[in-house]
Order: sequence, then structure tokens, then C-alpha cells
Amino acid sequence: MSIRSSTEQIREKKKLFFIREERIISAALDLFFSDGIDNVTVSKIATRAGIGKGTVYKHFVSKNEILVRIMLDYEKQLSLNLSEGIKRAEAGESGAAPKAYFQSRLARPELDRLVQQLEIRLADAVDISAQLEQLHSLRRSNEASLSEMLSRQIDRGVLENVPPHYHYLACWALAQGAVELCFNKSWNYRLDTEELMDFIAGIGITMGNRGQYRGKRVKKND
Amino acid sequence: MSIRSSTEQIREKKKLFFIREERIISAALDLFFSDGIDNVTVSKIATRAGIGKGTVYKHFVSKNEILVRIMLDYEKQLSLNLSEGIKRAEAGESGAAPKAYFQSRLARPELDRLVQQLEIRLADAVDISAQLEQLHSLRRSNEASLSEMLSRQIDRGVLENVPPHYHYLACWALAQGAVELCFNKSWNYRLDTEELMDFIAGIGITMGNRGQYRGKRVKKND
Amino acid sequence: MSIRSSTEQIREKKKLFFIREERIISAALDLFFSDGIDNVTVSKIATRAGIGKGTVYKHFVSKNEILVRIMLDYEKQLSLNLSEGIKRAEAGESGAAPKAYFQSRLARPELDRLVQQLEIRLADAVDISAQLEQLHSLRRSNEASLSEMLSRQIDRGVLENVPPHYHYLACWALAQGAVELCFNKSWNYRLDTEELMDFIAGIGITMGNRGQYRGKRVKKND
Amino acid sequence: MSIRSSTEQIREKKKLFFIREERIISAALDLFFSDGIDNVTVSKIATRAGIGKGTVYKHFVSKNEILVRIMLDYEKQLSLNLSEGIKRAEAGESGAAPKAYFQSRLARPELDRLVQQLEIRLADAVDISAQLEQLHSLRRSNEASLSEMLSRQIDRGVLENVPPHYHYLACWALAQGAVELCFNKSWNYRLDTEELMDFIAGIGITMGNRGQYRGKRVKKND
DNA sequence: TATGAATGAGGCTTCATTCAT
DNA sequence: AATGAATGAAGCCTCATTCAT
Repeated sequence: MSIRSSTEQIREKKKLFFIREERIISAALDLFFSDGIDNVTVSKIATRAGIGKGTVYKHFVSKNEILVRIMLDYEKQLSLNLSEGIKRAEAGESGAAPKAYFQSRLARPELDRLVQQLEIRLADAVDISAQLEQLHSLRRSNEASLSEMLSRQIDRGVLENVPPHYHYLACWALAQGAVELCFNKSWNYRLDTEELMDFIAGIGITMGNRGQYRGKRVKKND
Repeated sequence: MSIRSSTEQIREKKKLFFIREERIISAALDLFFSDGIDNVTVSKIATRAGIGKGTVYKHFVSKNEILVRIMLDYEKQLSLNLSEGIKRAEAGESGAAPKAYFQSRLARPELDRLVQQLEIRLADAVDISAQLEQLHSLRRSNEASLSEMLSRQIDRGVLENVPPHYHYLACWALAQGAVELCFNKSWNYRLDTEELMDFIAGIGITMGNRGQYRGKRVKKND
Repeated sequence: MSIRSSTEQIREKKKLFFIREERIISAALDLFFSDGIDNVTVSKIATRAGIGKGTVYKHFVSKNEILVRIMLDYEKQLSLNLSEGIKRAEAGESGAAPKAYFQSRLARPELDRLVQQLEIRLADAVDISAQLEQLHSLRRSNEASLSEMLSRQIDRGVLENVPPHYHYLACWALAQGAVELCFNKSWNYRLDTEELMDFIAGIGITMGNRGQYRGKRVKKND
Repeated sequence: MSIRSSTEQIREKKKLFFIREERIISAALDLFFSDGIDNVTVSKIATRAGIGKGTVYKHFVSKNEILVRIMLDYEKQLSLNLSEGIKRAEAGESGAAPKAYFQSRLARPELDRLVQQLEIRLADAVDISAQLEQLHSLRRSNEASLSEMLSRQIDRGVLENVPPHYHYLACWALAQGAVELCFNKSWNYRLDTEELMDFIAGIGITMGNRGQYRGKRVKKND
């Protein structure tokens, strides 16, 4: 019995440990949104999470580790959603992949933007290069199925005949910019962000498609 | 003669002063590109410019002033190029405006990206809010002619019938993301960035156009 | 037992923390006296206190906070002594209030002068305006009983019939100047400072009195 | 004729030089009053005086020299007024000396306070020790006649029998404090400063007196 | 002679990380 | 295991003074 209870204790402890880890991440996110990326300190995170500063370092080796963790969490979810979209696309639902992608990225633009910024700031951090590599590989994990799908569409003449990754990188870029657009002070004084985002997502879903206008453009370029 | 020479001396001095200012900006830019935005200090800038730290403050009230200056310089050039494009477009050259815009922004993507990042980091800096406002108004300065041009194209059925600013904000977003794409470590391991950018610019120039596929999209959504 | 010891540990820690705070104040005071008010830096204070520069900021939000703290500590003591004097005066001991006041202010003239100077220099410091307000209210806290006491003396014809605060403000002024006198290089080449201060305090205690009392004092001195 | 004109030129120049020197002093004073003692820089002074910063250093060896100059100018005037008072006192006008002294010091309390502060801050400045010595000797210059006068009054039983300098140092102290009182934020919320200063000056003029005089003054006030 | 650009020492403050309890 | 006090490098900015023109 003592064995079982000690096992349970350990299990319990692990669970608590896990919960606290989530609390740290959650506190960090809260603070990023409320205070701005430059004004979040480990101290603040600890306080918000209701624990001591030293305890944070029992869960994460460094502040950067907290940040990559946020990035990875986000990217994993995104990857999942994209996989789903790809699956639906392969099942015949045309445009399902980019649709899923844009929906995912625009669902919580403030979070997406945060992750964008974190990525830029951590790009050269040596202590977390392993995790960054994981992030990159995560992103590329759907590459095979994406390329395959895109190639088929190119073959069918639906998409322009360029290397397949051009298509998804263009999507990435548009999503990236769309998110930033939501927060840019030059533009976000307008109130119809939602509709605008729909419009942009619409473009994202169909861009790269062949069609009338394309023909025109080609002629111009001749 | 003494009068003339003293006048000349003053002129000479002012010129030297101006040159020094340019040197500071230039040194800052160098360092931003070589060391990364987070590792540029006033001290480093001064050293790189070959002057004392205090001298920097003869030219700029604060570090932030250097940064906005970079932003404004860039934005002014961009605005000029865009105006040019708008003019050509109004002279009948179809797609000249977005073409000029994308060319401008993608001409020196590292600089464009720097400015993007500076904008984000300085968004809440109170000491330069006036200059930031100038930046915003600069951006909006082409709005009238852009809107007019776009409205005409919408009337002619070339562009989708949405508020005109949807079209140029979509362009802004795509350019924003395209620039970031150039530097993202997940993607830029590929070597054909140039072509990719051409592809994306092509999309930017034609996106929002009506055409066959659009019709399809609409049907799909039904 | 572990509970008790941990409680004790915490208590011990808090005590150490408090002691360290006192050490910082004490180091600051030492330096003010030895190096002069303008030559005291946070760095020096830390070194003198035997701690790191950053540690100072665990105890005080800013350098100014150290300074007001010194002021408040001093003013509180002064206020206490004055209250005591007022109480004794109300118990019939004539002149007890101004006597206590002068004794208090002249007990450590170098400290009194430091506080005077700090007050002047911090008068416009916005970050500690709250504490300064506290200082002011502390000073005014004895106003009611003082005024009452003085009014009675005025009614009895002991003091000149002017608004009561004239009397205590005159005391304040004389004490202020007397302290400064101790350090003024034009005058302090004389060696009988102590007696001089007694003389001035004597004036302070009786000034504002009408004829009668004066006579009495003179008799005493005979 | 050329000699005369060159002599005149030199005279003219000297005059201009002198005028400019006054302008510098005046500019410094303006700034001390408007910006506060801690916020006056040589640069500001030059600008306010309408000349270049370098030119200031043609007139004064250092910033400190400007400051002592202000102090000396003030002290000279004060000394003059006091001498006048002493003379009148020696001519039989009772209380003329302290009256003149208090009037002088309270005529422009903001200036007196400035000089007080400057003195404290410059007390240990080595580069102007000569001028500071001059200041001190200026102050003591009236000592002989003052002491004589006071001794006589002591002999006549008008003043208390203490070393004569006790009397004038007490005056100095009271004036010092009275001036500070005008600016202290704890007290100057009251609006009757003028009357209060009269009251304090009255004290200053009679303090140290033995009984008789008091009686007289009181009669006057009835 | 007048100028003002250049200088750089030095001040205050922040914060990720460590480590003794 | 949890804590939070301690640390000190590093950043930004000020300003009296110098000196070449």
C-alpha cells in the first residue's frame, strides 16, 4: 500500500508540476498582451503565476525557454490545423488547406503576432537553437503532403506552374502581413478589420490560381 | 572677401554637420544589419561613426530619434515611389501602382524589415509620438489618389467590389509578409528568393482582380 | 519543529533584510557627511554598505526614495520630540515646546542641515511627491495643539498678539538658520559654536514674548 | 586723430565687453529663477544671453566663476546696505543696523535664497576658493564697527551681555531661515508672507535686547 | 574675436540569473 | 522543492569644458 501511495504521490506531484508549468506559460502570455513584449520580466511572470521567481527556473532553464515554448505550443496547434486542412483537401474539398491555414492564423491575431515577434527576437539566441530547429522542422513537417497536393493542382492547371513551395510561402507571407495589419497604427483606425481579414483570407485561398487575368498579365509581360 | 569666406565657412560647417548626421544614420544602419536590432547601442553607433558618444546627442535628441529618422527616410522614399506609380497608373499603365509599391518594398528587403521592426518597437514610445504621427500621415497621404484609382477599376469591373482600401491594405500585408519571408529561418534556406519574390509581387499586382476563378470561388462558397 | 524553524527562518530573513535597509541608509548618511551631498552616488552607497549596486534597488525604488526616507526618519523623530515638548508645555512647563524643538534640531546640526538640503533638492521630484506630502503633513500634524497653546499664551498676554503660526514659523526659521550657521565658512571659524547655539536657542524660546517674560529671563541670567 | 579713435574703439569695446558680462549674469539669474538651480547649464545661459557658449568662457573661466560672481554682487550690495545701517545706528538711530540688514535680505528673498544655495554648493569648489575667501572677508568687513556698536549697546544694558558677534550671527541665522521660510512648501501655502516677514524682521531687530526695549516696542504696537 | 560641435566621464536604473536557506 | 535577495553588466543620457575655424 505504501508503494501505491508513493506512486500516487509522485503522479500527483508530476501533475502539479505540469499544471504550474502551464500557469507560467499562461502568465507570460497574459503579460505579453497586457504589458507589451518589451515589458515582460521573469519577475513579473513569476508574480502573475503566483510562484517565486526561483521556481520559474525549476521549470525553464532560461527566459528564452519560456518564449520558445510559447512559440512551439502555437506552432504545434497551427501544424495540426493545417494537417487537418490538407487531409480535407486531399479528400476533395478544394481550398481546404489554405482556408484552414488562414483561419488558424487569424483566429487569434494577437497571439500570432506575438509568436512572430518572438521568433524574430530569438532567431539568434544560441541557448535555444535546438528548440528553434524543432520549430523549423515542425513547419516543414507538412511540406511533403503540401507539395504533393499543390503539384497535383498545378498539373490540373488550377495553379500556376511554379515550384510548389512558392504557393505556400506566398500564403505564409500574406498571413504574416495580414496579422501585422491588425495591429499597425497607420491602418487599424478603421473598424472593419473582420471583413478586411475575410477579404484577405479570400485572396490567400485563391491566389496563385490560374485564370483570365493571369493570361492578361502574361500578355503584358510579353 | 572676408565676408564671402566667412559665409563659405559657415556653409562648409553646416555641410559637415549634415554629413556627420548621415554618417550616424549610416553607422546605425550598418550595425542594425550586422549586429541585429537588439544589439545596437548608442555607444556602438558613435564608435562606428567615428565620433564620441556625446556627439550623437548633438544631432539627435535621443536614440529613438535616430530610429524614427531611419523610418521616416525610408517611408518618404517609399511614398515617392508609390506616387510615381500612381501617376503612371493614372496615365493608363495598368498595374503600375502596385508594381511600383512592391518593387520599392522588395528592393532592399533587409531595410524594409528593419523599418517594420522599428515601427513595432517604437509604437508606444512617447518621446517620438509626433514623428510617428508624421509617419502615419505620410502613409495615408496617397490614400486619396489610390482610392480614386481603385474605385475606377472597381467600376470597370477589373477589381472586386469591396471598399477600395481593402485592395491596398492587402498589398501592404502581402509586401510585409514577403519581406519577412526573406529572412525567416524556416524558409530562406532555399536559394531562389528572387524568383519567389517575383512570384509574390506578381500576386500582389493582380490580387483582388476579378476573373474566372473568382467566379468559381464565389460558387464554391455557396 | 520544522514548521517552527521555517517560521523562524522567515523571521530571520526579514530581520536581515531590515538590517540591510538600515545599512544602506547609514552608508548614505556617512557619505553625505564625508563626501558632501553632491558627491554621493548610488554606486558609492552600495559599496559603502558592502552590497551590490543592484541590491540597493531591492530596498528602494530609486535614489530619491533613499533620500526621502532619510528626511522622513528625521522628521518623525523631530515631530515626536516636539509633541513631547507640547505635552510638557500643556502640563504647565513654560517654554517646553520651543525648548524641545530647538534641542531636537540642534542636537545633530549636520543631520538637520542635510535634511534641509535634501528637501530643497527634492522639492520638485515628481517620483516621490507622495512622500513629500507625507513630510509636509507630518510637519503640520502638531499644528492644532501648537496653535491652541500659542493662542492661550497670547490671551494671557505672554506672547505678542499675532496669528499663532507666526510664532512657530519664526522658530522654524531661526532654527533653520542656526543650523546653517554651524556650517557656514564665513562664521564657523570661531570655536564657541555650542554657546552660540545656546544663545540662539534662548532667543528662540523667548522670542515673540511680550515684555514681562523677558524681564524674568534676564533675572535668570544675572 | 587715429589715436583718439583707436582709444575710443578700445573704450567702446571694453564697454561692450562689460555689458555682455552683465548680460551673462542676468541670463543666469533669470534661468535660476525660472528653471531651478539644478537645471541651469552653461549652454542655456549662453542662449539666453544671446551669445555663443564659447563666448561665455571668454568672460568667465568656469561656470563656477559665474556663480561666485552672482554671490559677490549680492554680498557687496548687502554689505553696502549694512554699512549704511551701521552708520545710521552710530548716528543715534536705534536699531538701524539690523533693520537695514533684514530689509536688505528680505527685499528679494528669491535672490537671497539662490545665493544661500550657491554658497552651499560651491563651498568646496577649489577653483574659486579665492573668490570665496573674498566673500567671507566681505562679510566680516563690517565686523569691527558692528562689534563696537554692539559692545556699546551691551554696556548700556540694552543688549544681553554676550560676545558681540552672538548678536549679529543670530541676526544672520534668523534672516537665513526667514528667507527659506518663504519658499518652503510645508509652510508657504499661507498667503500672508509679507506680514509674517515683518513680524520676523521685528523679532530680528529686537532680539537679544534686554527687557526695556521690548516694553517700548510693545507700546508702539498698541 | 566669437562660435558651437565634439568630447567622455559619470550618473541612474533594469533585469536575467544564481544560490543559500 | 521553493524562494527571493543579491548581483553587476550594460544601457541611455547630461553637461562642463575645449579648440579649430
